[in-house]
Amino acid sequence: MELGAYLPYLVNRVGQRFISDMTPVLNKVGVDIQSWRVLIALYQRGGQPVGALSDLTSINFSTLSRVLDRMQKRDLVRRRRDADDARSFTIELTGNGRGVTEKILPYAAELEAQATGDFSEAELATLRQLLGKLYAGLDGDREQPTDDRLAG
Amino acid sequence: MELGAYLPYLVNRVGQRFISDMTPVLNKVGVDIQSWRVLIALYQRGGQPVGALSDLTSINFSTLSRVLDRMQKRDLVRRRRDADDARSFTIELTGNGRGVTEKILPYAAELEAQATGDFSEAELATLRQLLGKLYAGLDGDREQPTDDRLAG
DNA sequence: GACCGAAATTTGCACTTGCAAATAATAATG
DNA sequence: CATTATTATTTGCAAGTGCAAATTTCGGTC
Repeated sequence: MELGAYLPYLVNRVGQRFISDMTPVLNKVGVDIQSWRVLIALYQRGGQPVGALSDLTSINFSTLSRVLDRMQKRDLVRRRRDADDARSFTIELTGNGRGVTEKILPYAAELEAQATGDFSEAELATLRQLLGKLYAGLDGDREQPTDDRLAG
Repeated sequence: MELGAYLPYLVNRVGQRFISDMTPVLNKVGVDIQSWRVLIALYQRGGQPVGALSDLTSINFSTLSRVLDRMQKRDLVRRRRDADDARSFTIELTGNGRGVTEKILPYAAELEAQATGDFSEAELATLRQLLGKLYAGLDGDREQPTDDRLAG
């Protein structure tokens, strides 16, 4: 196997670069990457319970709980008790959270546009489609390997 | 902008899934993901100075330094002083490190194969190519935006 | 309508992380 | 060849992270 053909390597590299390119922009408004992920998710999909938001953002459950603490302190989100199920909270953007999101969005779009400057529309669509398909292939609680070749 | 079309979102999601699918395998041999990244990089590319390894693995410089501490304690890598430049170390796999890598590799390959089970060879090649191109588009120390629209 | 297992979220804890400063060695300049 | 700038790597510190256990609430059952 060649490193440059190994998908986790190729994906991780791009992901890290997105982060480091985005960081200076986020720093200016005092938002970290995790919070940014939550912001876009809520902005695009509306209020969500923590569990759904965890799926949506790929942020670990308990980590997310604390990310939300930070965000609440900065008046970016609000926890609203679910009327039907008092175990659950609906996390929603505050007005300020929406404002901050709208401030950042054009830069995020610009970064994506820059990164894909050399892409045709067709390539872009293909990339998105294939990333979706890859995610689907990885999806969910697949059976773990049961053999013990690694145990020793 | 739709969340499901936003590349950083699509990429991050896949990356996180790769991690969580790989974690149980890595746990069995007592290796964390960062160490695994270092292992494959060294295995495929041979001994590297810390700086190059940081580029190769996308692991932050000082973080990597401590990842290497951990790995050294578990006898996975060795730091060898560079003969020509005593500021620099060459990081190389130990015999044990090579062995552990070879134990994990088949599982990593299997995971990738599983994830791409529905892909044609052409699609797979396209995905790799486009991820490479995307990385190139994000590449390096591009000029940061200089305007101050975000400052307030 | 008390009891028991399951679900949503938070917390304790030990470890990991990233930034900026420190260290150590080299290269360049006068 | 002393001095200063530069490069490679490590460390102090404050904060972020994930696992597993705890907390709170729900739904069903007797």
